This record gives sequence, structure tokens and C-alpha cells, in this order.
Amino acid sequence: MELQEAKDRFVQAWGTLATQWGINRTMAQIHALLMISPNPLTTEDLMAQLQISRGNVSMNLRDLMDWGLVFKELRPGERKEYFFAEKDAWKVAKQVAKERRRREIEPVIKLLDELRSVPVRAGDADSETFHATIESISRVVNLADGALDAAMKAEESLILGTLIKLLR
Amino acid sequence: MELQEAKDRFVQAWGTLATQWGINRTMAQIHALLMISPNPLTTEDLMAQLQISRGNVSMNLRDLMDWGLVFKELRPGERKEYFFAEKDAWKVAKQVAKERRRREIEPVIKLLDELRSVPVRAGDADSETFHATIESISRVVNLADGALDAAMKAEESLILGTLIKLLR
DNA sequence: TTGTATTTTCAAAAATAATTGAAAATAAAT
DNA sequence: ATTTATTTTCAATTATTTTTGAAAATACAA
Repeated sequence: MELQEAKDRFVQAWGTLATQWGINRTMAQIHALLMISPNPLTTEDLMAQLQISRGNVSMNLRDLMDWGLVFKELRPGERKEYFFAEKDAWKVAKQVAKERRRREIEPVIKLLDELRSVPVRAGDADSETFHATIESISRVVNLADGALDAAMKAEESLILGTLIKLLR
Repeated sequence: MELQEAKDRFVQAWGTLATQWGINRTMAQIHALLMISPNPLTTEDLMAQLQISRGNVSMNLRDLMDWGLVFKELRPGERKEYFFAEKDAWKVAKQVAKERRRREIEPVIKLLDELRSVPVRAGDADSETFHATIESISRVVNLADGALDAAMKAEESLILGTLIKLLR
């Protein structure tokens, strides 16, 4: 396989994977391109490589910066902006975990806590099943939340070691 | 909060969370309803409670059964089918992990392995950055894959114990 | 200031995904 | 075999999400 073909396949696949996980395809493709580019890229570069509009690039770059995955570089004497991404995939994963936790898991934990506080009507199957299920989900969501938090703070090597122990 | 309001809020929130993770809203809502229902439900029940069409219920139930999250019950002497869901959230999480691993992670690992085998052109920044990034992503994806595999096989209590160790 | 390069915004258009509903299929009962 | 109950399928419709493109905003330079 040629390098160019490999790059294209990677950008393509990353976009597809992203949509399956609720992330905008183009956002993932821009991120992928920046991850494999040795130098920062301009809006024009991204427009040309992905064949998309200026507005699309602008909006998705803003989202990527909000996610803390892409950064802006200003070069003295130049008006246009350059963008680059964190290339260490472990740092990227930690950042994504951090944001998804904050944006999505935290509100769910809050709701589950509210639902847990709804009084159980003993003898009422509906009420009892509801509570048992919410309790069960609550435990698992808190477990996942804790796991993400631990992963976020840990080093890759530490996780790897722990995992090996868990597996044997 | 009334029980009915709590149920509605749960079903609603579960649907919203699902879309954020690339899962069809209605599919998640059907699953949520079945998880909090003490008895199996019919297509009619689901149509009425979620105010959706017969076809929609049928297709999403099939998907849920494909995911191994919902099961069919046939009652002797009755023509219509009853559906119920696994209520243990830890088992549900393991099943989801198993399916996402098989459907989504495995193909990515396969692609990354192919991309890793593209020869590096020493001195070519493009080629070198591409390879470094693919290597980095490969390590993290394999780590995540291993973590899901371990979680899938482990007991909830075991994960909890490991997590506590990891966090202190 | 005024002009110029560049980015951002956002209403409209296009693309994608989900849903409907009725016909076809299935399968049990008569 | 025919009727009846129920489920499935899928083309057409509807809803949602994404993208475009051009005007407005920004911000630097002359």
C-alpha cells in the first residue's frame, strides 16, 4: 500500500468509526488529518484535502478546540491561522474520556440519583422493578465513571499492568 | 416525583444518552421500557407507551435481539409475542461491550495492523509522522480492546476491587 | 481611517437517518 | 383450504443532522 492510500484509508475509517460513536464524521476526519500531519495545517489545507467548505472546517475546528484535541498556532507576520493536534493517542483518549464524562456521564448520574430517591411502594411490582433496575444501572454507571476517572489520571503503562493482572 | 414521571424521565434520558453514543433513540427507549417493566410486553404495549408505529417497534426489537439485549417469550395458546430484557445492568454492559468489540473495534484493529505494515520511508516526515501516530493509536485501541475483553469476562465486584486499587 | 486577508456565523440546501403504514408474509385456528 | 391474528418488510415520507456559501465580523496593515 502507498502512503497516500494508507492516509486516505485511515482518515476514511476514522470518520466512519466516529459516526458509530455519535461523533460527527467530518470532525473526526479533520482530527485524523491533523494527527498524521507533521506540520500544522491551515483552513485551506483542510478544505482542499477533505473537499469541504470553509464554514464546515471553521465550525468543526472550533468543536475540536472545545474538546481540547486541537490547538491554534499563530505565526508572527502571518495572518492565517495554523492548527495542530495532540499526537499521543493515550493523551487524546484521556481528553475524550474527560469531556464525555463531564458532558454526558455527569448529567446521567445526577438523574439516576434523583430517580433513586423516588420512594418505593412495597408490594407494587412496577415500583419495585423500577427501583431495582435504576439501582443496578446506577452501580454500573458509577463504576464506568470511576474507571474513566482512573484511566484519565493514570499512565498508560499503569493501566496496562493492571489489565494484565486482571486477565490472568 | 411520581413513579410515572420517574419512568418517563428515565426512558427519555436513556434515549438521549443513546443518540450521543451512536445508538438509535427509539431502540434505547424500547430497551429502557423493557428493563423497568416487571412483565414482558407486547408490540402493542410498546406502540402505545412510546407512541410509535408497529413497523418501528418490530425493527428495533429485532435489532435489540441481535444485540442480545432483548428476548422473545411465546405463551402457549397465545398468538402474540412477548418481549423482555435482561435487567442486570452489569450483564447488559458486558453484552454491549462484546458486540461493539466484535462489530466496531475488531475491524479497526485489522485496519491499523494493515496500516502499520506500510513501509516507513526514513527521512520522510510525512511517512514518519503517519507511522508514529498509527503506532500510538494502535497501542491505545489494543489497550481499550483488552480492557473491554477483561471487563466482559470479569465479575462486577472484581472490577470494583481493581478500580479501588488503581485509584489509591 | 481605509483597505485587505482571514475567520465566523447562520439561514437555506443537501445529505443522512429514522419512521410510517400498508401490503406481503407467516403461522395458528377453524 | 380458508379465515384470522400477528409480524415483517420496505418504498415513501418525515425528521434530524450536516454542509454550504455568502454576508458579517474580525483584525491586521497601509
